[in-house]
Amino acid sequence: MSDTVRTRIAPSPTGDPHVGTAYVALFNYALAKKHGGQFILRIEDTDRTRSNTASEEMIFEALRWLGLEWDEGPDVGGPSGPYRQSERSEIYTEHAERLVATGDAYPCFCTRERLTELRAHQRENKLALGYDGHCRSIAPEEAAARRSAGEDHVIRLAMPDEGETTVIDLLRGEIRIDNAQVDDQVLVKSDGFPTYHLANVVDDHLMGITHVIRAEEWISSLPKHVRLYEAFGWDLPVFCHLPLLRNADKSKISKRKNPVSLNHFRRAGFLPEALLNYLALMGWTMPDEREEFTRDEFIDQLTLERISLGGPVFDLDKLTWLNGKYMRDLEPQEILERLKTLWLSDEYLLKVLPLAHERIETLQDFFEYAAFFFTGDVDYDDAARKKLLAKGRTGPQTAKLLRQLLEDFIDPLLQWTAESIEDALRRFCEKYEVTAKEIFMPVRIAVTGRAATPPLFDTMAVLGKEVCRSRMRRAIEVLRTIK
RNA sequence: GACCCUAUCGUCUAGUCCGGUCAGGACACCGGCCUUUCACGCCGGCAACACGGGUUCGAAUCCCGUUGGGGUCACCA
Repeated sequence: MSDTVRTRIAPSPTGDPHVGTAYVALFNYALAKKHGGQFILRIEDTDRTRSNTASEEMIFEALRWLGLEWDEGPDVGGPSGPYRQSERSEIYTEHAERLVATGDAYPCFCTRERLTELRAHQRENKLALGYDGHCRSIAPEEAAARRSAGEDHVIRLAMPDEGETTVIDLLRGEIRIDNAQVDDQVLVKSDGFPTYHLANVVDDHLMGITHVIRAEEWISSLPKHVRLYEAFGWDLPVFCHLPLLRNADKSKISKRKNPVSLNHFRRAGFLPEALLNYLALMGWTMPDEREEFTRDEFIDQLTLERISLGGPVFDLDKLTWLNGKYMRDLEPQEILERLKTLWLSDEYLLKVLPLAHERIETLQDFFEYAAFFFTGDVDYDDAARKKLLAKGRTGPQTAKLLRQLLEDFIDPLLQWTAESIEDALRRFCEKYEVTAKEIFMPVRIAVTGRAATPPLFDTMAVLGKEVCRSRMRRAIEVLRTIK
């Protein structure tokens, strides 16, 4: 096993499946395949308040849609399971206790209030932020006694406060960081669950991961991870930090500024093989600079060393162009098959049909009446623009309302049904003290482009979350320009 | 703010390790050709080595500094 390449993607199931997950997964997948090794899917659901199974399901589906099939994972099993961190609690507890026993970690009884005050004080006096090691000096016997008495506590990593840690990143080479500025990271939370740092290191080791390929945002916590490997006496894997995908303004890619949900790309009709190809182009090039290539060609040619480090801007235009090339290469029959999986399935048509049924007089009317169920973004003509405004409010004011509705009530929805949508809209009305009458028409126009539609919630349910969100974003942009 | 990462056309990038081509390709944009139209396709154009110092006959490439961009600084991952 030691000479087999084993890689993993370790997403956290806390929302819609992210394009960044697919990006990192692709490189992990390809490296494992290139060397005849294994690609593992591990679900990092140690944040009990945010993790949920609906998100986990979506990750499975999205990764499979892209063809990034895993060799071991929660749903397929494997020799190093379980692959869901919430099912591995005893393992983390046991490992954390090992560190406490050797003095590499210690119990900390500080309250959240104390930590908040500490942080405020540090901020005020422009000191370095971080835990001050308050509980580190508690004698082990005393700490043990307090723990068994049931006192609330966490387990912290005892980071050396002198010297420096040298870590090696495959792409960047040596990175040196003073230990003094590395915090005593919490390893086990007061609820008994591990934090990312502990769980990740323990699992990567136990699962025999040889190459840790993940996003650049993890570089700063590398010293903590290295310290953990050392404390456990384990060999280090190869670390390779991929550049972060960016918005057009170079900030870390985010859903405010870009479509980031893999569900969006699927619903918008991008071909998985084209998306994958495009993702491979982010920071990487074929030796011959060819831009169109298959997943297997990518696997064949991949060398991590060819990855460039400037954060690549995710460019929808170029993705769309590439997707077009793939489309043109498909036979009409194949296009038909793909259309059938999206808009021309009996399943989808039978959802749309009942909504149009009573409102049409000839069969042909269906296509006119239900057009917005099949198009991408919708246009807002002058009449629509007028009704896009909430009563008594300006364009920008309505835009702000819609944005709050979208970000605080629509985006977080895990269940997308007429009931859950209605509930979200009504909760929104209550919180912002707007009436249903005021806001429902703007929402209706936003998601359909029309004032006359089937019932709003049913319509939105059938359109799907991604289509609604994309059209609402568009409407918000339009509203900002209306006085 | 501290620390870390990073820097070639608007965007994705080749070239950088082993200094020496008009700094190459792609998207977007602009022109033209093809075509009943549009699209595709083809041809052409616009467009970059962040800045300042060195080293050198010669620097995108090596060294130093500056600046810009990004990330991290949670009992989230």
